[in-house]
Amino acid sequence: MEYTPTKILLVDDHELILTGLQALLNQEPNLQVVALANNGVAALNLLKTHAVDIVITDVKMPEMNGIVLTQNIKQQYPAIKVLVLTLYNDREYVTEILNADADGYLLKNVGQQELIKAINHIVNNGTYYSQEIVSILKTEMKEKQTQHTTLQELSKRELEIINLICQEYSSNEIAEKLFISKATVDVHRKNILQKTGVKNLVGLIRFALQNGIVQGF
Amino acid sequence: MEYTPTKILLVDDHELILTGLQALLNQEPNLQVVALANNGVAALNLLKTHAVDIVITDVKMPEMNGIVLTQNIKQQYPAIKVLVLTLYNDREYVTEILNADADGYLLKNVGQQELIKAINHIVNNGTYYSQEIVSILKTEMKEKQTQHTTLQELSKRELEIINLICQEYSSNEIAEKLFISKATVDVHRKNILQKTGVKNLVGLIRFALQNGIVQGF
DNA sequence: TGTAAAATACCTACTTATAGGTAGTAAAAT
DNA sequence: ATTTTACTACCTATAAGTAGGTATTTTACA
Repeated sequence: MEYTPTKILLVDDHELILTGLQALLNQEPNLQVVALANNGVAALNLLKTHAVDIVITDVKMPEMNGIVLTQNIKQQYPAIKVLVLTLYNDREYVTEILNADADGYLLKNVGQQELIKAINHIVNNGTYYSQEIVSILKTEMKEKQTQHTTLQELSKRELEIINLICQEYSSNEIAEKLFISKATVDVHRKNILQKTGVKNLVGLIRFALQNGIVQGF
Repeated sequence: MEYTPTKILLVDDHELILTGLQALLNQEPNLQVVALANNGVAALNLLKTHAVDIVITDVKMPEMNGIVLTQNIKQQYPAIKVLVLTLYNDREYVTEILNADADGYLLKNVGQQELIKAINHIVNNGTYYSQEIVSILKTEMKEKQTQHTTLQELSKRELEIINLICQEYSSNEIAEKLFISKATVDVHRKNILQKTGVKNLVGLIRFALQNGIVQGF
């Protein structure tokens, strides 16, 4: 049974991690890294010409991130397994990755043995989530039960306006930019403040930063 | 000359990166990874018993980070070279790492070849900084020249008020809290905006976060 | 001690934001 | 087919912030 090694596609935007993992995995006789990609787009292109059993991908990448990549793979190649492997135990991503139907989620601080174990488990139609992920999920659940007021209740337009607010646009400027009335912008702001339950502009910015609605501050 | 391979100590808190790099570097005949450490403390302990030529370390780690580790190594073992290898091209760290007298600074998105080149260069008493780092430094320089209007020009009271603003206090509340008139608070706000050259409240918060006047958002 | 910077305070005027209401339309969900 | 949700828009009113001015007191320091 070990004469057909598991064929792996590695996806990561860090060259060293890519080649490092390759060297690591190729030490295993039943594993074979058949291709490397620096981002999701490149990965999807490689899948057209390479038969692989499992894709191991990072989350944060240029062009197309690991979540979108996972969604695409699962749509186009349902048989191919996806293992997400990331440095960041970001809360925000965990649920998204689960929703994208990834078969596994590991943090890069796992050991070589656990990675191999996870790969083998997944190619045998299992799933594998590291302990940290599980505990993050538990915390998420608790928070959602207590807070209950989170981002999914904000509409697209509201998120858009929050972004503009955080980019130092005033209500008038937002109105101009979005070709809507200032009154409408005011309504949105009103609803945003009400939904998020914050006190004022400053509170809104804190909320936006804490919930990853805006970045780069 | 190639009969004495370069002895390497790898330091990273991510097990996979550690073993991945090890596998990668051991492919080179003139390089030899002699020890692995998960953090700075472990690394220093290993240096007591292992003769190494160069330490390759990450920055963000528990217990003791890469910057403090570099300082310690350079104090206790001036002959040992240090190459900092990080995923993050964080502005903040660049200058600190340079001040810690690291012999090189690479981002993990460099290729295998460049890493090996850097190692060889450094053990031959050279230094090696990746292109991104150099450009970050250039940007830093420019910013310092152009901005020039930074925190030292803000008075204690002004900094105090910025902090309160960022804690969602309104001018009226700040006035109450500091036992001064609202008019005075307004003057301070006015001066703060003028000194920092920002457009409005949101701009002020960005400024405060970027300059470390407030934390924890 | 004299001077400069910082902090205090008040004035006017204007702009922006918050908070309540009502209400029409289009799309999505039940 | 009806209800809900999102988006749109306007009205009123108050609160908060921005921007200019002047002026007194306190503090720091040369």
